[in-house]
Amino acid sequence: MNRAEKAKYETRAKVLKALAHPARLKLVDVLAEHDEVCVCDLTDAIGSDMSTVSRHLAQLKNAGIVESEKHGQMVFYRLRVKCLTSLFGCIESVVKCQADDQLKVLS
Amino acid sequence: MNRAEKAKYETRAKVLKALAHPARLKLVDVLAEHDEVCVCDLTDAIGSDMSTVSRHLAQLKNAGIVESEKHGQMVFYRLRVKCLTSLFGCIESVVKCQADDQLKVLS
DNA sequence: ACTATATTTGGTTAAACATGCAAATAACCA
DNA sequence: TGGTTATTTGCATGTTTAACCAAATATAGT
Repeated sequence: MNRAEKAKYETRAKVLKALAHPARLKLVDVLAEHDEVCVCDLTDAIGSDMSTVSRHLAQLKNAGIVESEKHGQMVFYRLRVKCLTSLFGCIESVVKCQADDQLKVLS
Repeated sequence: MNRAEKAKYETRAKVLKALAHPARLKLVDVLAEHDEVCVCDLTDAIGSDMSTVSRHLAQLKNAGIVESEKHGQMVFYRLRVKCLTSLFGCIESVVKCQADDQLKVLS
């Protein structure tokens, strides 16, 4: 792997890493449904400490997946990318494919 | 998040986490091109210790992304899922979107 | 200015991950 | 059987991550 190739995979990995956490996946799902949501509502949806949720959001933002805007004392987050639904479709097909195999093993 | 929802996101996260590493992304790319590749060739492509590559492959396998078959003394890995190319398309669009923004900031 | 609310950041701790070397397995060849 | 090659696993080490609490920041309302 040369320099440029390495950089390419590192960039991709950074985005995937930002998505690779249950709480952050839930955040993305909520944002996909509601367009613009404040941290307090997202915190309710996740059920962890608000500081934890804030850091998760920071990671998503840092990866370019969400963006934020402050209105008054609240900060609203929204998705920056539309294709995530199809991405999850692919992930689900991995999951389903694997689940099928496990059924095969059991039978 | 109830039990079932939590499980759903954890399963997805597991797959994404398996993909979220530069070396493993490179492995997936090589496998997407060549259909079936032995560990030794994959090791050459990555440039890390073979034991490291073997562990990366184990992670991909554990997540259901690749499968393996032994022929003689060599183990061949192949992709189990076809949709990964479109998935990377989405990742790239995140990357590009972010890159554009950074250009905007600079200008 | 003072208080309350929303969010982020600092500090700490425990768990997970990545890597290389060396050793264990497994399969081939002589 | 003995030696060689391909792959995986055990072990040790350093790095990263996640979580919570407490403290800092920022904004709104009084």
